[in-house]
Amino acid sequence: MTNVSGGTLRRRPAQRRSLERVERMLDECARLLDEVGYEALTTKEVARRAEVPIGTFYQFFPDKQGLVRALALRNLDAFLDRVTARLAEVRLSDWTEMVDLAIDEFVVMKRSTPGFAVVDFGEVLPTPGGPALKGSERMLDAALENNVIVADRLRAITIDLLGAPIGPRLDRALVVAVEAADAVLKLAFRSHRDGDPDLIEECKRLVRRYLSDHLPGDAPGGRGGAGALA
Amino acid sequence: MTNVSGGTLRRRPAQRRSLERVERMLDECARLLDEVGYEALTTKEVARRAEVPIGTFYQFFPDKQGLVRALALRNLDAFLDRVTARLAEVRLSDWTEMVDLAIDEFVVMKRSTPGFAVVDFGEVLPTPGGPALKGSERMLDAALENNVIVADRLRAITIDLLGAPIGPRLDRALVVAVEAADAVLKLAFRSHRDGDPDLIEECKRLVRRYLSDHLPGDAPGGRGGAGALA
DNA sequence: CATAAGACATGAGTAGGAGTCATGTTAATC
DNA sequence: GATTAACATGACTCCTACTCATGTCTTATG
Repeated sequence: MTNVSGGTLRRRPAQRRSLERVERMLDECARLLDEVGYEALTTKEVARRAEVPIGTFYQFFPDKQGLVRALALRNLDAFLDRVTARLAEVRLSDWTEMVDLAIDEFVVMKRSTPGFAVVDFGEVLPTPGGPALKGSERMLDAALENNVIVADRLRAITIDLLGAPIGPRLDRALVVAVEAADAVLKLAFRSHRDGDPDLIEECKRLVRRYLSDHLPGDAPGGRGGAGALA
Repeated sequence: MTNVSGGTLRRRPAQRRSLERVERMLDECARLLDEVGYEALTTKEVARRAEVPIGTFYQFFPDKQGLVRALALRNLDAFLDRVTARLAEVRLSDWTEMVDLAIDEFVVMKRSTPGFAVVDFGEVLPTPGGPALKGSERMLDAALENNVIVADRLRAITIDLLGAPIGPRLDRALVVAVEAADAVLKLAFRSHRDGDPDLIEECKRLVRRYLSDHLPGDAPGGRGGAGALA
């Protein structure tokens, strides 16, 4: 429920109707993305489907890219909510199970949430080591602020899971893992409608292997081990 | 020298002048990409800088995306050439050194070759397990043919290195590794002009760790081991 | 060499999308 | 009730991708 997507907006909707409209525009944007892709998506068509005049569209969104970025943030937010919720349900005996859970949840959202499979997750991820420099005019300040929020949530979830604070190395490793997993899963969905199961499995292996450098327990080799979480 | 970039062209240039012109358009495309990014790149400006009338541009390139894809293929081709050349120079005692070499070479090209850091490598990579389905009109048949060539070269290099044929599992693992490495390196260059050294190191670790499942030798742990290549 | 076939050259022109803005309407605030 | 600010609207401008009709140069071939 944490609203994270405000930063890419030109004006934050305050009244009921405008709030609904912004939400509707994001919905239609997601569906259109699935249908025609980013390139062919037109702001006019998004506005038309959301039954909103084009002027209103630009009252809230700065441009086409801002619209998609706002959607990406909303998606990411929803994903983090779901992972948090699932983690509250299950008790994990091992951090590798958390990896599987997160990836499974990600796959589920790719399958079920419109637009989720299309938007570039990396565009919204926090950049470790200070704010990005970005050659040109992109990346609004407010968006950066949101990224910090997201980064904090990622960190918070992990700290909660480990029961201990994490250092800058693990912090960076998490970002790397997410970036890599995102890319591999995108590949998995490029060749296969519901995501190539083999590639999804490879994605889990990739992340588990990599994080075993940074997280306690489980000497890599396959057998379950001494590395309990709590 | 292997020309791989023809498939995205509308017409293959046969005469000297047109060949130079196509090459020049790709050069200017690369430089413009560095300056303004994909979104803001215009075909008219590319044509203007290459001193080519806009009509001629569209005589050879189908559209803006085709232009960039052709550049991506040329870049990829150049990269593979360099890696092949380097491998012929050095004698490796361990496959992990090949990973380092390839990633280092990739970083070098990102730093030195215009446009290399901007174009999406994943767009051009082969899709394992049959041709992509691609919801819409994208992905020309000829481009797919090129991808097969590229995939073959990747495979050939690895086979040459290992001195043995590789199975479908390792084949897929290679694609996964390249996809993941590309994503992480893109992240490295997003935060840091010449690529964050820490993230580059993490990228190597990621790939080494992952491939140690699939390649002989070197129990993961750090110490060099029994896994010689030749 | 002559001549036909096809590669190449050219830029004004067309279609359509991104984003604006002047003018109005509705809701909050005091 | 009046002032302020949020919201609404769609014709309009600017610009970009891409086309096409027409003409020129290369090359193959007898």
